[in-house]
Amino acid sequence: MEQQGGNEEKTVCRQSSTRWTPTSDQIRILKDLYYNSGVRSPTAEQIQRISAKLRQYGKIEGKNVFYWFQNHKARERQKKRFTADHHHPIPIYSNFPNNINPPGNFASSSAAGLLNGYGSVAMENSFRECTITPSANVGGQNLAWFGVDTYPSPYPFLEMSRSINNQTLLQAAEEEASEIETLPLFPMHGDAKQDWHHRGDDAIAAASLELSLNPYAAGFRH
Amino acid sequence: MEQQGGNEEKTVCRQSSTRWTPTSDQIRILKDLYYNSGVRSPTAEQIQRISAKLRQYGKIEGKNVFYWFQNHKARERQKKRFTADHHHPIPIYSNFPNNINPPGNFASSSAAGLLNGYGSVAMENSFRECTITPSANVGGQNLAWFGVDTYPSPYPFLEMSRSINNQTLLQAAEEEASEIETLPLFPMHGDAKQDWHHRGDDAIAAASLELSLNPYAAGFRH
DNA sequence: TTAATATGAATGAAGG
DNA sequence: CCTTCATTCATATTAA
Repeated sequence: MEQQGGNEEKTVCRQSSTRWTPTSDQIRILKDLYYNSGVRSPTAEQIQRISAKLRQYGKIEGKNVFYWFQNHKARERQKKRFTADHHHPIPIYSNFPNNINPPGNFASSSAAGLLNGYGSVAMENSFRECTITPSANVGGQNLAWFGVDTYPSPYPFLEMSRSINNQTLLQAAEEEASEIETLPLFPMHGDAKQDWHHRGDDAIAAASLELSLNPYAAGFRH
Repeated sequence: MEQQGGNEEKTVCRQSSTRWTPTSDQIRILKDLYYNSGVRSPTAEQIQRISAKLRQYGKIEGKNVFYWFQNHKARERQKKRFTADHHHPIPIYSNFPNNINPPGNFASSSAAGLLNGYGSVAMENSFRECTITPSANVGGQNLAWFGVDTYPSPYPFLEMSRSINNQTLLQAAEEEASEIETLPLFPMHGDAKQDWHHRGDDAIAAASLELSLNPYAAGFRH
């Protein structure tokens, strides 16, 4: 909750020079991919292809594509979030499909108040207007693509290599294992105790150890 | 880099941002640990020490350190993932326990990288991470980890216990927990920003990736 | 020019 | 570890 006590100067080093300025053709294609092809969070491979393709229309890098989708998606969602719930008595904290309406909260429409500043319903600039119909992508991700050539895609370069990518990482479980039995994870403030995500405690011992950074530890641990 | 400087806390009661906002000193140290000391996935104790140390520069909790390393590492990899096309470097993955500093073995990193602000860095292995420790650093000497107390670590607070010469590692850990605040200082140098996009180098081999424009060729050209 | 707004970039937190 | 989400910062763009 509270934030820093006295130290400020956060300086984040955000970018400082020129930023990518998409050409209209690039925008057009990106939007088409987004709205017509349902691409939302392209995989690294797709990003590569997309950026390679868009490079015909101007300078562009993979990260630009990455951020574009990331931002576009987030902003669309954000907008929807602020407008959607006004229609129904649905309060902000409910996400149930559509029923139930928790006590008083509807009138929130005063919008302006909370919108950080943006949030205005300004709406998008040129395109957008919907026209889209994300067709097959309800899930949010563009499934349906691989393999089949059933229907022609306007963006063949996007076809995935059909490797659904078995991520199979079950091991993720221990995800970090940073835990040591006797050691209190972190010294949190007594009362606050916010327990940021407790990970399964057991394991533990497991690796425990080796505390690596110590020169000697390394040497003698065996 | 700097935002406006001295801002801190914005106007309007907007400070509710629960999220940690690292100070530039904290960032500097974290990067130094990452790039110069090879820390990638610090253990709980390390996290604790690091956060204790960084607390001198501003509010911070263990989880912040934890996430910082997670994110920094993940993004470094991701960037690469959609920047250059993935090739499977076959081999060799060595897996050290996943934690830093494999005893007497680092060197393998071979050159590697472009030093960005910090001198080492940028290396990064293909898979399995490894996080090897560059350690090399300016001096060019890779010191040995089992040496003796001769050379001073830039981050003594990371050293396992003050009693460097006894194992007591584990127990040290626990008792250490209660007294993290008194640690020796150490010299630091200026910061630098690492920017994964160095934009200027336009040139770009242009299109190195065209290869994939073919629908099916994409993934498996076999 | 200046004020607003749209959007690129970055990054803390989590989810899985 | 990889991916996604929410926010925030910075700047290009456009309206006033």
